[in-house]
Amino acid sequence: MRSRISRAVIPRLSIYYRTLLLHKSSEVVSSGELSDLTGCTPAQIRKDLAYFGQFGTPGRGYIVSDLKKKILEILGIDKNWNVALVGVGNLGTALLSYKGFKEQGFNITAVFDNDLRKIGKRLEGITIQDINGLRRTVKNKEIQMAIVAVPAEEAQKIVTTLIKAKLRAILNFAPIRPQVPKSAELINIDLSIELEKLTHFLRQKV
Amino acid sequence: MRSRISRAVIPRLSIYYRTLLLHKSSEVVSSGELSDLTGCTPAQIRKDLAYFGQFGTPGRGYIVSDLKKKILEILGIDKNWNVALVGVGNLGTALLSYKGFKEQGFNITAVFDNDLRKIGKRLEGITIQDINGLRRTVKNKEIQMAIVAVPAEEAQKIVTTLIKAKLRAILNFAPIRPQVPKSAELINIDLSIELEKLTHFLRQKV
DNA sequence: TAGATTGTTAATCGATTAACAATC
DNA sequence: TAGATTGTTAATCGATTAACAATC
Repeated sequence: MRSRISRAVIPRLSIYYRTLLLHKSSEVVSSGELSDLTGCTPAQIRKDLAYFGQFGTPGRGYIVSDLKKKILEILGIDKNWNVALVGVGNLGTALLSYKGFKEQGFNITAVFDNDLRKIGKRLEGITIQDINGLRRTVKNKEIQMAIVAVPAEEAQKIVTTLIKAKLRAILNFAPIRPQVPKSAELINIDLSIELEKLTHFLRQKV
Repeated sequence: MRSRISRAVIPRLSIYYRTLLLHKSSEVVSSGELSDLTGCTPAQIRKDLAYFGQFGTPGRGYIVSDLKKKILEILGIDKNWNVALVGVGNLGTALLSYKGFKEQGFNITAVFDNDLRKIGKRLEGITIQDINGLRRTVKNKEIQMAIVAVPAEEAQKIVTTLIKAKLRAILNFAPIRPQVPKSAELINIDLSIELEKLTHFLRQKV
């Protein structure tokens, strides 16, 4: 019986994966080498990987190509994903013009806003739609994820709408923590909180 | 002797603070009420606040105005902060045009890039400078924080430069984890990692 | 075989939750 | 006073680290 995977493991797999990209697929890499490159301890790396099976070789280490393939599958980044963006204010527009998503296999294929002056306009080659069209578009375009970049006041309502449209993976930039059912995964990126960690640090030092 | 403050406390203070903004300063609020509004447990809220002293009233709760003031001080957001932005590619430009920072008291007062075609141009009213001018500008403009939005390959070099210029608080968007001395605080916001948490979740469900 | 490194169990560490005496 | 809620200590939970037999 497989023990429950610690929440902290998945983000570390992302880190391991990027490090593996620096290696030739034919190479073998040990937990010690990965430790040097990632800053995680060798024990932690072995334990993290062991959650998903035994694919190292005692005395040698891990075959880079095997490990890459395995992590790719675990993370679900062996395919592209279609993403809906809700809210094209400052931050939303910014995220839409950010090319990093597409490079990583995340395609923003639909954009929504509730501002009548914006609806119908094109941005980065995509026509801004009314949120009412969400359900149909999600189905037609096979969208699986959503990025929320609306003001705090609207975020809960939008998230509820997304859930109703059967979206189960949401990246939220609004500075609140919307409620979602357990069947969905919501990740909050709150720039204010991050900045306030820094100001707290600076204040403390004085 | 004050016990060491758990790392997880500070971001929760940010959350409590925002909830307090919804209350009149003259009101009194209990850990139970804050719990309903934040999703944190009452015990956790009381424990978090108790790290910084006793400012609740048994049988009543916390006076909103006092608590606001106290958290404002702890977080260091009772003043404005000057911020340098390094890298005006896609994401950097996006962040520069994002108005949320200024609203929270974070003023981006200097912008740097290493692209000769960009240096000297103006963006959002700020002239893009060569990174060589960093040290002088940091001093002249009393900049205390930096946002890093350069490609992964350049991030470590830039962070080292920032540290040399006596900056001690850095928000990094490059998808690597640069090394910094213990005297500095570096926070990484890695959009790929966050997205991969979501794709892992979706993959797992199938 | 000798040396190296995995996979796993036990020990440690740190953070959260529960419980309750003290207090308004 | 009776009811409510804090501040704090002890118990629990979960994640990380250390240690080492098994294995190449």
